[in-house]
Amino acid sequence: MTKSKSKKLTPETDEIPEQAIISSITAAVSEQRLPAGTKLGEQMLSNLFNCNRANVRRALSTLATMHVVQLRPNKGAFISTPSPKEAEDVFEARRTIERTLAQSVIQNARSQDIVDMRAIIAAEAEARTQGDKPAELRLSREFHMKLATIADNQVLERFLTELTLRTTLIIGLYNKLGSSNCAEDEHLGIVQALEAKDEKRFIFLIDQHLNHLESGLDFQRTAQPFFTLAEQLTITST
Amino acid sequence: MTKSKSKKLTPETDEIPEQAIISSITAAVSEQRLPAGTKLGEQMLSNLFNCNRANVRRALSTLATMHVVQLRPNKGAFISTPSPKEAEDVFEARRTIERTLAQSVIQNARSQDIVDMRAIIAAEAEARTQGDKPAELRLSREFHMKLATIADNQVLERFLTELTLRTTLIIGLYNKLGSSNCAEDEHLGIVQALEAKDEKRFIFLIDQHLNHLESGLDFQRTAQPFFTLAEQLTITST
DNA sequence: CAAAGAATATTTGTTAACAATCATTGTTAA
DNA sequence: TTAACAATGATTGTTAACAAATATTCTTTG
Repeated sequence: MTKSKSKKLTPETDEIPEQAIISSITAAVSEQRLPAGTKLGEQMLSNLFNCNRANVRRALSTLATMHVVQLRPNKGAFISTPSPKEAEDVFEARRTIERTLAQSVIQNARSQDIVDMRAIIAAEAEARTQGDKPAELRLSREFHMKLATIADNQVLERFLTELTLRTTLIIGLYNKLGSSNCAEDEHLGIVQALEAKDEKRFIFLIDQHLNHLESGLDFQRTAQPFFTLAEQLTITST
Repeated sequence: MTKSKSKKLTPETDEIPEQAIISSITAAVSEQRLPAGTKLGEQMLSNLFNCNRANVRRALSTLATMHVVQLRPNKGAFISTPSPKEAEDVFEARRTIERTLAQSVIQNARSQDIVDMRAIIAAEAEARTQGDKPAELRLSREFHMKLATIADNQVLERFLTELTLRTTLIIGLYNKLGSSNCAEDEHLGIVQALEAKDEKRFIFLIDQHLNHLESGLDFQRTAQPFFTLAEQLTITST
C-alpha cells in the first residue's frame, strides 16, 4: 500500500516516449514478466506506446548498450539470455561494487534510510506470504538499489542498475527450484549489521548474500538460447 | 611499430558506420583531441563518415548512455564535461574495479601478458620523450585496459572502458599543470609487482597510482561548463 | 504423407522530406 | 551607441515512404 508509483506495461499517457519504453521494459524484466529471449518487435512497441518507430529504436539501442536486450541484425531485439560465463562476470562485478557501496553506506546511512530499508524488507515478507513472486523480485532489487542510493555514487548506482537487471534474467534462466527463499532473512541481517554500524559484518553478510544467490544457480539446465513468442505458442514439445 | 590498427578520425571506407563513429570518437577522446564541451553536429558527422543521420544519431545515443557525450534536447550532442562530484565518483569506481581486476590478474597473467605490458610501458616512455602527449594518454589508458583483458571479466572490462574515457576528460578539465609525469614509473612498478606475484603490493600500487592521478586534480579552476568552437574564437576574456 | 521449393506477408533497415526549435544576423528605436 | 525586436539561416526532431531481409504460408513433387 506504500506504493505510489504505478507500474504499468501499457501507459495510456506518454510523457517522453523513449524513457517510458525503457522504464516499462526494465520494470517488466525486474519482475520476470519478460523472460530472457522474448522478442521485442518494433511495431508492437510503437503500437503499445503509440509513438513512432524511431523512438522505439532509440530505446532498444539504449537497452542494448546496457546488455538488457540483445540486437540481432535483421532479426530484431530480444531480451538478453546471459551465458554462464556472463553470469559469473556479473556476480563478480556485483560483489565488487556492493562491497564498496557498503563502505559508503556505513558512513552515510541516516536513521530514515534504515526505516526505508526495513519497509522494503517488510514489503518483501508480505509479497512472499501472498505468493506474489513479481513483487518479491522487484522489492529484492529495490533493497540493493537502496544501498547505491545511500552510498551516493551515481556511477556505481548506474552500474548496479544494469547488474541487478541482468541478475534477474540469470535467476530466471538458471535458478534451481525454490532456492531464493533465504533472501528475506539475509536482507534483515544486513540491515541489522548496518544499524549496529558493524562494518565488517555488514560487508561480510552482503558478500555472503550474493554468494548464496550465485550458488543457487544450476548451469546444467542448458538454457534454451532463443525462443520467439510465436515459438512459445506453437511448439508443444522438443 | 607494433600497432596494426589504424587510428583515423576520417576513415575513407565505412564498415559498419555506427561502430566506426563510436570508435573514432572514443579514440579522439582518449587522446584528448576532442576536449570536453565540443559540439558534435549531426550533419558534420554524417558528412565525415558519409552515412545518414540515423546512424549518427544511434552512435551518439550509445555514447550518451556511456556518459561520454551528453545529449541536450534541441541543442545537440556535446562531449561530456564531468563535474567534480562526477570525477570523485568515477575515481572511486575505478579503484573498486581495478582492485578486483588486480586479484584476477595475479591469478591469470601469463608471461606473454607481462611482455605486452612492458611493451606498452616502453611505448609510453618513447611517447613521453618525443613529447607526443596524445600517444602518451592513449597508451596509459591501454595499460589499464590490459588489466581488464587479462582478468577476463567482460562486464568489468566494459565498465572500465567507460571510466577510463571519462577519466581522460576529467584530466583534461581539471589537471594541474605537469602532474601526469609520474605515471610511467608507477606503471613500471605495478608490472614488477605483478611479475613478482606480490599481490598485496600489486594492489597497493594500483590503488596508489589512482590516488596520485586524483590528487593531481584541481577543481578550483571552474571548468567552463560548455563552450562552442565559435565561442572559443570570439570570446577573448572573461 | 512428407519434404522441398516458390509465393506471400511481415519485419527490419534506410532514406528523404517536412516541422519545430534554436542560433545568428540585421534592423529599428530609444 | 546600445538594447530590444524581427527576419533569416542552420540544426535538431519527427514522420512517412521505400528497399532489403526474414518468416510464414501455400503449392508442388517424390
